[in-house]
Amino acid sequence: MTVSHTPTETENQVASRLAGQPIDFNSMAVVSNLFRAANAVRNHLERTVLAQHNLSWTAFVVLWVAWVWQESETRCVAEESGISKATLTGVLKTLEKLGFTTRRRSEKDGRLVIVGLTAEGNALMQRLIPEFNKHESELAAVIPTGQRDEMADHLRAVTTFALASDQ
Amino acid sequence: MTVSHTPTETENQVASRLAGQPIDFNSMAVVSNLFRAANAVRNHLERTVLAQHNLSWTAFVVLWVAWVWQESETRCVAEESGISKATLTGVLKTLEKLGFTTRRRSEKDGRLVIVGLTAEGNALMQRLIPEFNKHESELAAVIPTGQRDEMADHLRAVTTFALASDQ
DNA sequence: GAGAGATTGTTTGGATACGAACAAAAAGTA
DNA sequence: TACTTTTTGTTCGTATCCAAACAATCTCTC
Repeated sequence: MTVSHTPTETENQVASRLAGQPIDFNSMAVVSNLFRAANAVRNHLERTVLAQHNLSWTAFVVLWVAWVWQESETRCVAEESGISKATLTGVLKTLEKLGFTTRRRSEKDGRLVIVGLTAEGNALMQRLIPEFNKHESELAAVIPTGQRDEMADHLRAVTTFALASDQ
Repeated sequence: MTVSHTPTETENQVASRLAGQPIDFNSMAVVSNLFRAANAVRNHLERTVLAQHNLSWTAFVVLWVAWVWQESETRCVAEESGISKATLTGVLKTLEKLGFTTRRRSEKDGRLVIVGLTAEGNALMQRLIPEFNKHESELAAVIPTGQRDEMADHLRAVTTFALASDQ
């Protein structure tokens, strides 16, 4: 059993530790809950859906991006997966070893590498996407129907702002 | 310059690739944007605020939890930081080497280890928290004032559900 | 076309990140 | 008291993850 503090206990303790200081608790709650949620959902999906296929979260995201476009340059895959080029190199090494992705040099530009999906990769995604989506539905179900689009919009806006701040 | 697809382009491509299948696009948008946002915000804050102090995101979260409670058992710190016990051991090793945290055995229970903050750790957080909160305000500002609490509530609900699903 | 500059994927080094196995200590049981 | 069982933090092995350094390739300029 858990001995940890409840979220409410923690927030009260934070408020008391920061009493008197000009802190924007409202924004703090939004950001910290953003990470709590992302973390909890990620761990949940990794354990329930991904683990049985020997896939890490990032590996699945990369696989997802590759599936969406079928053929894509590594720089695009890295950016759309939200990871660095260096990380992608390692993840692709793993996915290639598992037999899900392929890599080949571009004929037009010798610097570029094109990422593709194998037949096994496509078959895996065909099974994985509906299963994954079922869990997404369960998770989003805790948000009132009419507010899900709004939620997605706000998250998109936050993403855009954060990315723009990095130039 | 970016050659990548825009988020809208990607979502259109996904819709076309999944045409005909019974997919809950609404929930998919919520979940995928949750991760995009968390990822973008994390990278942004790591680069703008944390990097100059040699702190990783996780190290900051652990430091934050330790600061909130001043003295806390490792199992609590791990759970509230959203990381495993094994990961915490490594992060605490780093933070201890940087001189920000301390570790000592509990007298009452020889299995437990109590995490504490050094004077340097407290001083660092005293400077870091307001700076961090300023960025949180900027990020949350893209969400209409009246909807921030709602947003935090929804994220809390998602977290609760995801954690509950893991028993 | 020759050299400077920019772009791309990989390698390197160090810090996360997890599950599983482990040793130490506490709690439960007889 | 002896034993089993449970709990806790660490270690181990493996897979991410990033910035910085790097080599290969392309582009630009003259």
